[in-house]
Amino acid sequence: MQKTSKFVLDLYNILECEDFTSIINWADCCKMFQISDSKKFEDIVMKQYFKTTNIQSFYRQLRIYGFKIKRNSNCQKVFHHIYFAKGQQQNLSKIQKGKSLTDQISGEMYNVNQIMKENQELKRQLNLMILFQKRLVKQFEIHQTIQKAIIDKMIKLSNLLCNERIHQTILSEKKIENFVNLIDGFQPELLVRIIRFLLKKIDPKTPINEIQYSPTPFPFNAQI
Amino acid sequence: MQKTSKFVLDLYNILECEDFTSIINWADCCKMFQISDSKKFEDIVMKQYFKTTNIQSFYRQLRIYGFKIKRNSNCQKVFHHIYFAKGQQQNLSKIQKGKSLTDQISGEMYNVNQIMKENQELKRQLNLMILFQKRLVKQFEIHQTIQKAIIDKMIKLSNLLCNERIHQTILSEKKIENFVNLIDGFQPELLVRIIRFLLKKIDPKTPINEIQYSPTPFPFNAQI
DNA sequence: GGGAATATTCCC
DNA sequence: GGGAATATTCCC
Repeated sequence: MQKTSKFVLDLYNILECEDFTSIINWADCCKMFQISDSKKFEDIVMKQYFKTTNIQSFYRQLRIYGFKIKRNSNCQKVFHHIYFAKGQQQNLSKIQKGKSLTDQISGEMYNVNQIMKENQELKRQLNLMILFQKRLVKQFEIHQTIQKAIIDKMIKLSNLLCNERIHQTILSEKKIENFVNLIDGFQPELLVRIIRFLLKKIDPKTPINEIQYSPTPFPFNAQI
Repeated sequence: MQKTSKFVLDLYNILECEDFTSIINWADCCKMFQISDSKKFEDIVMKQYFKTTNIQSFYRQLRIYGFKIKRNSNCQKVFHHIYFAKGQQQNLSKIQKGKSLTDQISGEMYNVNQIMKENQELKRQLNLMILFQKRLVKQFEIHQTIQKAIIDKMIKLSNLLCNERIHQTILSEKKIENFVNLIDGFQPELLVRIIRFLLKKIDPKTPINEIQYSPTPFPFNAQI
């Protein structure tokens, strides 16, 4: 809890001591006050309580402490502050300078040193983040390289696969062609040898071994 | 050129008017001044010129304006400032507040608003960077997942390819086996149809078309 | 009405 | 001796 400032306390005492009720007094259910004689206020009250007898300076102080100027039914100035009322002495310490200013420049936030320290810390954090970000970017480049390498491999693999199929197809056709050539009768001896070879390669456990060979000659037909 | 401040001008006038020579007077060839009667200085001089009659406040002002306190041969206080000397009125405006303060906290560097603005800007930048960094990390995780998926696919593909080759070899052997079964004479009609189909499929431009079919019967040998 | 300069006080 | 809070003045 901040202590009540001298200006506010003086003002409260001026009103409470009741020595100057003809010059300055409570108004509107003692929630406000008014100065009924400005000249006397300057010459008597201010002369006694303040270092100046200029009522404008007194008004300036009121504004600094957040008092608002209103007008009563007679259009006279009446001063008001939510924490300034007769008998509400416990609230006086809540009346602080510059509370009507925007909050960001009041209180401890206004401590230059603190802000400058904070700035230093922020700069440090920022630099750390920039460093980390650079590392991330580097890591990204590595990933990009790896990804590119993977894609290249896949393309090669894909091409290889494609070529192999084509090759296999060609090879397959070639085999058939060769086989046809053989059974066309131009190389009957070779065909016999191949069939023998193939039969040997067949798994003995397959039913092929139980098959009885037919004596029927191959029903070749030249008119195909 | 800044204008001479009220305090300095008042002080100069106090010395020059010569109304108070018994209280305050020039010293040391008029380059300094001294106060010979502090009490009278407060009650008479300060009462007339300042808002306070506390000589300590006067000293505070002197310090603020950069005056230095020295001691004369009688160990009395003597006040000095390079720009404050009798007849050197043109130099008075060079006497400015706070010139004895360290440079780094004087002038525009001491502009709180500027520092606070910088503070705000730094915080904004930092938040932006934190946000961006989070996004980068997220993106990394996505890339890692994708990369892992690609590698998995490649492994599967690679395995598939390997299996396919094995299968193809088996299949190829099976085909030959089936063919051998056919030419074993159990289904000669089917074989003829297959050969016809195969011959049709052969490119007409290949030499096969020019081949003359042999009338020789298939030299089947049951003793294989 | 309030920003900013200047003055005064308080306090380490 | 000087930092910082408060008061006063000046000026837009």
